[in-house]
Amino acid sequence: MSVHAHGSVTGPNAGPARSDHLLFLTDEQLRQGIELMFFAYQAFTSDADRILAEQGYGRAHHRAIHFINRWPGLTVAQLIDVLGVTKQSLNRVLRQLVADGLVESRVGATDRRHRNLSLTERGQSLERALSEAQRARVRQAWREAGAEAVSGFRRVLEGMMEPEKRSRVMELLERRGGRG
Amino acid sequence: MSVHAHGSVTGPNAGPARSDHLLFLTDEQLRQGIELMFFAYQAFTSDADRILAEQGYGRAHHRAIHFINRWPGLTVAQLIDVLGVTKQSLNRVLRQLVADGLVESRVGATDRRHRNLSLTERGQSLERALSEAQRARVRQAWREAGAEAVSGFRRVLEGMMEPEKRSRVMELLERRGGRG
DNA sequence: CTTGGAGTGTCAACATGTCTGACGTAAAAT
DNA sequence: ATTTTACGTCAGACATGTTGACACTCCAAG
Repeated sequence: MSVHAHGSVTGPNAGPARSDHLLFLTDEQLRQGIELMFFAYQAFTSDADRILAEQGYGRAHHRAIHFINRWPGLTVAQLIDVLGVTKQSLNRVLRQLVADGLVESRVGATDRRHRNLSLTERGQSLERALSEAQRARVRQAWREAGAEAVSGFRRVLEGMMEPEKRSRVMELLERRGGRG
Repeated sequence: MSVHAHGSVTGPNAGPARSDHLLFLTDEQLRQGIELMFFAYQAFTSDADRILAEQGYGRAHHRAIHFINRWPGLTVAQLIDVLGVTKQSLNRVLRQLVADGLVESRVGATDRRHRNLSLTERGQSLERALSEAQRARVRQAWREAGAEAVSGFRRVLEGMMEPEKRSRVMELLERRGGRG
């Protein structure tokens, strides 16, 4: 079962990390890390969840709104890829958001099979409310922890992502800077 | 909307953190942190999700199994508190796990209204499989990031939790050390 | 031009997990 | 004896995920 039990902590070569020699990772420590992820994520989503519940929406709506805001004009297929859900699943959420006037879906200019998504004024307004709630929590946690801790937080979380997905998503989000 | 916009970064007293003066938190940085939480958590749960799907279970089962393993003998009410779900929700999950012979539910010795939960041999076996999958990912990310990063990761995530919930849960989980 | 495949989006049906509300039972606390 | 607590269960609703089936669009081959 625990084939990784010994690992290569004692091997100072092949340098995968900087302070590898300090890392004696017991299962107990790892389990605490796992629990930390659970509890932190629970708290992390709770702020937005309250706002969403008032509006009759759920987390799926939030995720769609978030990434449409981050990359205005992105297509349904791209959003599906980022979110990691099926098109059917996403479609129901989008249908609601479009019907409620929060999201605009325009037929693609060059390829008319595409739908380019963007937030309406009202959509942007809800996005700001949701985002500010989450940012407030992250901001507070970062301030308390300090800059070095934030850097570590980022490195660890990036290391947890699927590398393949990370590059795909990063490419997507950075392209946003050059206006979609 | 953004009442926290200015904050107290310029106030070096009342010391909430160590390197507060280095933290110029733009909304863009905070948004990236939010996305990082989303993508990391998505990857973090994916390993266990695959194993669970094979067995016909979901994340709800995993969470119950995890904490029953962490604190054998805990009661239903305690588990409800830790997980943050309703008894109806949890009950459906527990009913299945007990029926499938993964969890044992015993009437409390001192208070017979209580049900003390524990994993059977088979339950422990599944727990190890699930846990090892998640630990492998956390272990890899921690090794790559280094000890200092791990410390920062922990501080930030702890800071994100609701303080009230954190103390309640920590008390619960530490009591486990002295044998439940 | 027509045909057919690939890409994309939509609708329908179903499974899971969550919730609230209501009720019942047993046991502890008052 | 009465009230409160812990647990279980049924019913009904909603959010969100899945497959399957279908329609529209584009493009390329015939």
